[in-house]
Amino acid sequence: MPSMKEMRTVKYYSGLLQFCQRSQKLAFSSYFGSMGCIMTMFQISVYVFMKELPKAYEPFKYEENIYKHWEESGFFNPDVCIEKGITDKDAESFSIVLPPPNVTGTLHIGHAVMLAIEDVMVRYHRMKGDKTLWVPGTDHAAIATQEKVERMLWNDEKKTRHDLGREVFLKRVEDFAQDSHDRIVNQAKRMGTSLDWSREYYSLDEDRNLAVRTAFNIMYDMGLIYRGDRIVNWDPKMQSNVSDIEVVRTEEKAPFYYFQYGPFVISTARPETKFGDKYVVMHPDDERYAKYKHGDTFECEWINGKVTATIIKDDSVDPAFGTGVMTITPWHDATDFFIAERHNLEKEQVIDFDGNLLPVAEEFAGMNILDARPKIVEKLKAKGLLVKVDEEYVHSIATNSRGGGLIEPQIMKQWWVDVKKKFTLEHSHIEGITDGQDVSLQELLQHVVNTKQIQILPDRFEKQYFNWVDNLLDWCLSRQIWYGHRVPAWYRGDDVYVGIDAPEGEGWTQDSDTLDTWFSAGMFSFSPFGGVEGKSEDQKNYHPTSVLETGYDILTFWVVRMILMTTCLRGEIPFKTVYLHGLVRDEQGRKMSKSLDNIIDPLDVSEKFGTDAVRLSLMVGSSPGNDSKLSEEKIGSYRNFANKLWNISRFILMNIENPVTDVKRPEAQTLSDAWILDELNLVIMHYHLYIKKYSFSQAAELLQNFTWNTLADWYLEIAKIEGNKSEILNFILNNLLKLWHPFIPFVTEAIWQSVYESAEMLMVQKMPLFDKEHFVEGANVQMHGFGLIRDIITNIRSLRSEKNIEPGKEVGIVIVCGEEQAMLDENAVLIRGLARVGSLTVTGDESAKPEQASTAVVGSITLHLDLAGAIDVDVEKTRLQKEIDHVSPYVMQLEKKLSNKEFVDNAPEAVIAVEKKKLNDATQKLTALQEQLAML
RNA sequence: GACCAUAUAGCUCAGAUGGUUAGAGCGCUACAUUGACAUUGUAGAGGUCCGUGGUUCGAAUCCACGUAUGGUCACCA
Repeated sequence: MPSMKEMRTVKYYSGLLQFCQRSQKLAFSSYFGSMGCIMTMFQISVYVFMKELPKAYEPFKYEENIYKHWEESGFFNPDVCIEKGITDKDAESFSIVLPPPNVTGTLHIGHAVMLAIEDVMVRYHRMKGDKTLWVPGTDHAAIATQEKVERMLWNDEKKTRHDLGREVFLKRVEDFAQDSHDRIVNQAKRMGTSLDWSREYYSLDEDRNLAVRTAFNIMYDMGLIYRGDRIVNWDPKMQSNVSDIEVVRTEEKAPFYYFQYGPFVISTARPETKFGDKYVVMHPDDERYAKYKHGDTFECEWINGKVTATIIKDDSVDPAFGTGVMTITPWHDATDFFIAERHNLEKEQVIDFDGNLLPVAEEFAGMNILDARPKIVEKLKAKGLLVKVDEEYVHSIATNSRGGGLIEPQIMKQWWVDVKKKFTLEHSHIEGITDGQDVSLQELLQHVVNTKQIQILPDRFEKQYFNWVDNLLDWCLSRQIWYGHRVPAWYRGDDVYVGIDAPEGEGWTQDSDTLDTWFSAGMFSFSPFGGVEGKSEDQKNYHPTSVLETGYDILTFWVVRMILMTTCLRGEIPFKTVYLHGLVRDEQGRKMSKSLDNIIDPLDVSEKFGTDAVRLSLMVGSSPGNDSKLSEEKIGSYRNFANKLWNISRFILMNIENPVTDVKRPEAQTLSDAWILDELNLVIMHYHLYIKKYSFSQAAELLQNFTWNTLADWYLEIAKIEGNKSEILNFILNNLLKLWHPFIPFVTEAIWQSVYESAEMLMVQKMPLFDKEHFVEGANVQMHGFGLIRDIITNIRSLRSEKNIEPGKEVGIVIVCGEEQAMLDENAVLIRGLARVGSLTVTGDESAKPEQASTAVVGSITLHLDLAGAIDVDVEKTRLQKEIDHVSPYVMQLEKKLSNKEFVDNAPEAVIAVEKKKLNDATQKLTALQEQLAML
């Protein structure tokens, strides 16, 4: 590793350089001017030497080694941290189960966000001293993975899974899953994740399978899992039923046909389902059809001849839709199914499981429904039964979100979870639910969020949660795909055996169905720690987990299922907080997709800009639950930041004599020392507050602002002038690296290991704590004092810039002040150096003002930039007038406010005091400016 | 149709519990460049805080209505 170690050897030269600078009395950086001849020799040596050092941080040279080093240390595993005395064994626990990526391919930028946010939390808590565990895993994602492999199989070999058979096909899927897994793990490591790989799990491995079988068995015994004929979303293409959430609806324009059906006109977009229709349904209160009574029958001509139809009155019919009359197809429509259930009507299958018409369609039997549709319309038209066609009709069609198959509702025997049925919760660790209380799964779901035992962030997603949970329907568990956990049920004749193991004896066969992938996923808060019983040490230590961090798009898919399974099986909440992050979009706000070719691959950009830059760009500027936009430009700007931190460290390293890790707040020697120490302390205070409330973006921005705008732009420049900052710079660097580490682990660790060679690695150092002792509430005199110096310097620079004075040229300044005299004298060297002042006069005597000057006012202090005859009076007048025009409305506004009796009577005293001070300052400034103008 | 969110500088976004002359980064303009750092520095320009009402001594912030954009759910015979 080319490292900053070597830079230590430069220190000798830089020390000499500093000495010489100081000996010149007017300390200034070489930017501002020439050094004496004496300096040249040293300068050259330093320069030449540094040429050989890495001036820029090059992430790719460090990242891999650093990760390896972390991994080999074992510190990702909390047991090792305890064993080595880094973490106290009685410390508080902090645990996260990584939402396991699907083994469908590679990690995308959305995973990178998740990994970055969770790693920040985990590293922060580990450094805070908590017993911290972050468990990795991958998910078999049954439907998604099988669909992907089937697609590949068809594209490459023109074969279906049935051509291979269950066993061979599953082997293919497993090989594919293994490849994906390996790639995913590598990618996660590249992102710097401090996951405990020794505890890694797979959602379909032995232990998880046992958990699934046990859970199914328990819930069956409780009567919560049942087998029944219900209408399901059948995908003829995939040959499986899928759940409601896996179905996507898209709007489509389709011809809408009106047909004569006996005395009624009925309408449909799907004439092919109408063969078996023999019920006409209308609203009971519909006046138009009052003469028809519920249960009346009539005979009429229909597609394939005469049918007898029965009249049904049901208030689910909307009289305003179409003609207010409809026929029903209970086997292929959910609404119709429930009407038929209510009135105990016959149901008949019309379409088979491949999407072809059954014999009931007679001459159309065997035809695909889409081919048959126009032919059926043609036939009805020929019979004079077609009344009209609405070509502008828009309805939504249902497709399978995986694979895009057109959904055909079918009635099938499937396994279900009854979410409304009361059961007895034997052992409850849930507040407000007692042991042995009767509850339903739906009630549990409502209860734990209502009582805030589980907090959802941002809280507006609670609305969405309840919207879903309050309208919860039974959960269809079984799928007819092959990849996944098998339904642990066995049959013999009509007997059903549900148990963990296959029963003894002849004639039993296992259900060939598999389970919804979310059934196993619903147990991920505890199944990675062992079985359903919850007896392992890990379960005792780390469950419920602290946080579930995931994207808001799977709130209903996964979060709800986890709460359901965990409260039911364990009588516990799965996690205390749900933190939902937003989606990452491209710079135009579009979703990233292959077809738009706007995908940002986390590995590509990590290689290009460094992992730290990628992580920061995903954290900063994004808030919980809100989508964020990402561009390479943005990542580039954080690459710049990492480099800035690197160079700040380079500089500091050259200026500290003895890098020590055991740091206490050093004594301040100067005003600026006191100021920077107080600033740092404030930063630490806010940093912890922000992380506590999950405002990671704000925490990072705070650090960035301190690092760049406070430390680099001001204090390091001051250090060059005041010198002798070894102890204080060591203290700042030490703290800064620790604070930054959770966000940008690689660059901070690289710097740390170069600076503090013999110390334990940064990832297990103790996080700096807010120093209450040195915090002065409200008016911090020292900070205020330095603020004045800073304002004076900025104002002088501003005057220089306005007067177009070359940056290198020294200027004469007269400062007229009052009680600040002593402080200004003390810090005159800073004003000289940082504002490039040659002759500086600090006085209480107003007449010391130069003949011709440009003037600025800072508080009660007046600055005069000596223009030594070069003043353009008109320009100066304009400038002062502009400044007066800016300040006087402000003064008036404040005067008005303070003379308003209602304000003075009602506003809190502190607010009034602040306003008074503002007015006082502004009035002083205005007066001074007016005086200066008058004198010109 | 129900519910939710968002609207602040050219762009991306910060702005707990009402009290700022409304902030940052990028971009833009001018100037600088042997420096720890051009992956840089200094100084600037740039805003009707979506609109209209209201509450209040005081509103970017709270309330109502409206407009635009996005999302979740439901319906679609």
